[in-house]
Amino acid sequence: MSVKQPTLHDVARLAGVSHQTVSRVINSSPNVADDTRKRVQDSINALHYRPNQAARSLITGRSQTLQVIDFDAYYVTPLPPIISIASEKGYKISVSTVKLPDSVHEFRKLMDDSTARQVDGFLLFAMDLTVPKEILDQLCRGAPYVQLGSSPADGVPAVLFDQVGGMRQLMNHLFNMGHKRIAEISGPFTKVDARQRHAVVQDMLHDAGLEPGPWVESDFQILGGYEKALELLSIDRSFTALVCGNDQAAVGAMRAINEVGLRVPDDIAVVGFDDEHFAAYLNPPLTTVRQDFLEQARRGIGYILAKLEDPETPMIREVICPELVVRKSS
Amino acid sequence: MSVKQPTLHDVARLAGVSHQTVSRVINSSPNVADDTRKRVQDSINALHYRPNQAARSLITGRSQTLQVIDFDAYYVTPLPPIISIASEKGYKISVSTVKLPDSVHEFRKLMDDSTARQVDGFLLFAMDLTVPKEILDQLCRGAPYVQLGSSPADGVPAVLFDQVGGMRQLMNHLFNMGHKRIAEISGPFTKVDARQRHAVVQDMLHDAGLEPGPWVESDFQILGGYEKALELLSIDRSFTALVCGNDQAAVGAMRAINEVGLRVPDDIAVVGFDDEHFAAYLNPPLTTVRQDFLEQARRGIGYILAKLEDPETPMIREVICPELVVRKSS
DNA sequence: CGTCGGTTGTTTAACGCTCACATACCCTCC
DNA sequence: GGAGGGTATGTGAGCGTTAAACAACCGACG
Repeated sequence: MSVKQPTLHDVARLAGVSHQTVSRVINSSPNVADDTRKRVQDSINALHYRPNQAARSLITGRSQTLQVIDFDAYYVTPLPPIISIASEKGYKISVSTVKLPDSVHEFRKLMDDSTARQVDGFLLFAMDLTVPKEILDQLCRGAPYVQLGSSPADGVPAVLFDQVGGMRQLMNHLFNMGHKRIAEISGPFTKVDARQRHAVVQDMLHDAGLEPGPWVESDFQILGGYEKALELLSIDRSFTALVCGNDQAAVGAMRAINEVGLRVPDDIAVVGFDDEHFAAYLNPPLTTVRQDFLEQARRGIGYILAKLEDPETPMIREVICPELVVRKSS
Repeated sequence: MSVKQPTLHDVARLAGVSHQTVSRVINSSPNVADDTRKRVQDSINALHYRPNQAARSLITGRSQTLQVIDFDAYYVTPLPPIISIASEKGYKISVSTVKLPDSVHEFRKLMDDSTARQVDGFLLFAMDLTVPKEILDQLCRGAPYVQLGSSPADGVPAVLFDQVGGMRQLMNHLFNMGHKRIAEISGPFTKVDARQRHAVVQDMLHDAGLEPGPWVESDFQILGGYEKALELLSIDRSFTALVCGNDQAAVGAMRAINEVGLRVPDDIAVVGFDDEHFAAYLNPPLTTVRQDFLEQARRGIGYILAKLEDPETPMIREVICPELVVRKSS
């Protein structure tokens, strides 16, 4: 701020009205005569005046900012829709990530910091810990919040993807293709998503009366998928399908399968989860499950804004059904 | 903010000191007696007091926030390093994207909005228009800014990747592999990066005395790469190497090549640009050029903070050399 | 013609903090 | 013992805005 910016008073002086009238104009209050409004508007334009948001926040307790807190620093795919929707509604997005060594402490610090900034609402993203409603209420200090895409504690507002439904579709697809021996590379059990998906795989194998194939826990990363797939293949090549915790792991696994001289899908069918951009263009294209992040952002932000408008808005707990995308890898 | 938060005065009263002393403590000013400091600190903890950032900003004109403005809504890869580095330095990151129909207008609006929020600095990202220094100075209203990864106007601080150097390495690699007939799928000419990369390809072919192979402009997307590759292949299959504007296009192109019954790299070598996560795990793994976003974030933010500390800090114009990563696709 | 409701505008007081300045105190040194 | 210098604390103003109370005007109506 090297140059001093014009203030409400400067505009008022130029327009020959009181500062309060100017305030009414910029807040589009009804009780201002048309020609006064115009005169004020002209002065605003002439001075290129912009209201000081800090002063505004100080008195209103609002900042027109939503805080995204991401527990998985490198998983930014859902961010663009969030930014876009928020911006449509006149809100800015501030993003912070919680680093792992001490998630809980980091998270608290971040929340303190954000409430100090008068943030209007929180989008909690990819949480790997299940925080009880009471704690979240306290941390958010009255600001509305919504948990996105990871399984929330009781009473916590959330917009989720139906992990179970998605994985069921995937498994049914494999059953329909006639696979009897199915292996799995799950995601890390620190993530709720990974645990849920894994549970479905094993339950459905059991319910179908099939003997579970070999499985191993990995880390949702390409490299991890690659290494774990090699490991599986070195132990037991009897399986005809491989379920991967996400698309990343699937990419690594497909490569491993190729390296040991087998072919996808002829020898082993591979399926992923997420439908990342590249999934359709892998060789072969990957069968996977698509999650609609735009819809998630829309509902999540919609809830926050509704709650802001009317604190009595009931909590939401919405579940978006992911969509099976069948491609050549299976 | 349903519950009223404690203020400086509440802390002061509890600790039995003046508000100013509390202010000194939270700003770690040196001239406070140890036992006073402790007493104040205890009161802060007892009340769980957190300074109101809006009030602070109002008077200091600072917000401890850096604004990222991204001109390519879906290119968020460089974001995590930025968030991480900023957070280390005690700054928050706010992200906005400029949508295309009317970039210039959108951009102005965004800048007005951000300066109104007392943002401390700007990271301008993937700009597809070359804005002159004077205009940027004016839009930033005195806040420091740095342009990241796209070619800036004269006098504009920037941290860039050496597009020319990177592409030269790629081309030399292809020459070394003995390729004489080289095709190209460039990025969209609306992006400076795409134009630069394209120019290098054509210049180097010319300098090497080679007749340029067929080339076509695409959009940096997987689908675009796929379609354009099919187009090239339908016209002229004489080329033995294909240079793609980025990794995304390369993914699509490789798929197209496979579909027409040719093989990578045996029939056609393919190279990309960016070294995205998946590049190493494609089939075959993609030869490409790696850009160090962490280093970019470090230098960019370092400059902003230095400038904030001392406005006399000279402008930076740094160029980071990308690194050729040779894999099986070439 | 006095009163009343509605509209338009002004005045004053916060909001919670930092900055500049004033004050009080203690130590040292000639 | 008084001048000078450092350290520790307190006081008061003001940052730019909104919210609430208040004044002024205008036409209408009994």
